[in-house]
Amino acid sequence: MAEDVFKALADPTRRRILDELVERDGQTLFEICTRLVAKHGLGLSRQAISQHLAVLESAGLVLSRRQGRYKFHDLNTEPLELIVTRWLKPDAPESTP
Amino acid sequence: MAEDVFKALADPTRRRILDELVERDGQTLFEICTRLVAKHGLGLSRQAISQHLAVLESAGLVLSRRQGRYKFHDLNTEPLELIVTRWLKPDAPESTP
DNA sequence: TTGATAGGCAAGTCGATACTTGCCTATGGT
DNA sequence: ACCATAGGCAAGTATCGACTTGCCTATCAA
Repeated sequence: MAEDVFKALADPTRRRILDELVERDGQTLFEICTRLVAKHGLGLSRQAISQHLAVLESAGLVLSRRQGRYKFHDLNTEPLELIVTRWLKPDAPESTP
Repeated sequence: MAEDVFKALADPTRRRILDELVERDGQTLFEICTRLVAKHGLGLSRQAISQHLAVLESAGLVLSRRQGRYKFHDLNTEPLELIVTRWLKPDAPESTP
């Protein structure tokens, strides 16, 4: 579970997808494709993005809801909170009031 | 720079190494090898661990200081702070006092 | 100086994974 | 009914990354 989060974050394209979703939630596959090309000039096939979304989804970082012929993707930052606290000592600077 | 952090965290063995260093800072290569075998039964060669440490070091997650024939490795959690805030919206729950 | 310890360099293997291509299903509009 | 849009499935390629093996350097102790 948490292991998948690290692998999901390892790819730069997947991180870009998360960047897109944090900007505008609930995008479809085609929207994401279009915006990745427009913003970063990423010439990736639709399938490539689809597979990346599947990885992000199985890692719990993206939730999807199907509606008619559209499939909307939402960002879920919950898994992110766990992964860093793993190596932060209890006396971390942010928790010293 | 920050990109390397994600790749460094992608490998389970490297995460184990960080686990070791958060428990006891300033270990040498051989110490880490020994403890990985003892705790997790990881039958990895010394070179494998050495290469992992190089990756962690170039990601800034591990700092090393040479002293005689020993090379001590210290954990540096600073790069970790950046990577999660990247996708946390400004109105995150932890920053709402 | 010899030997043992701690570590580094370089090439090679092998499996994982990112990406493509081609075809198929389903929904919606006209 | 038709066609266009939105997406899925599966196999193939090709690059990247983890790990090994063998040899080499440097520090310390006897």
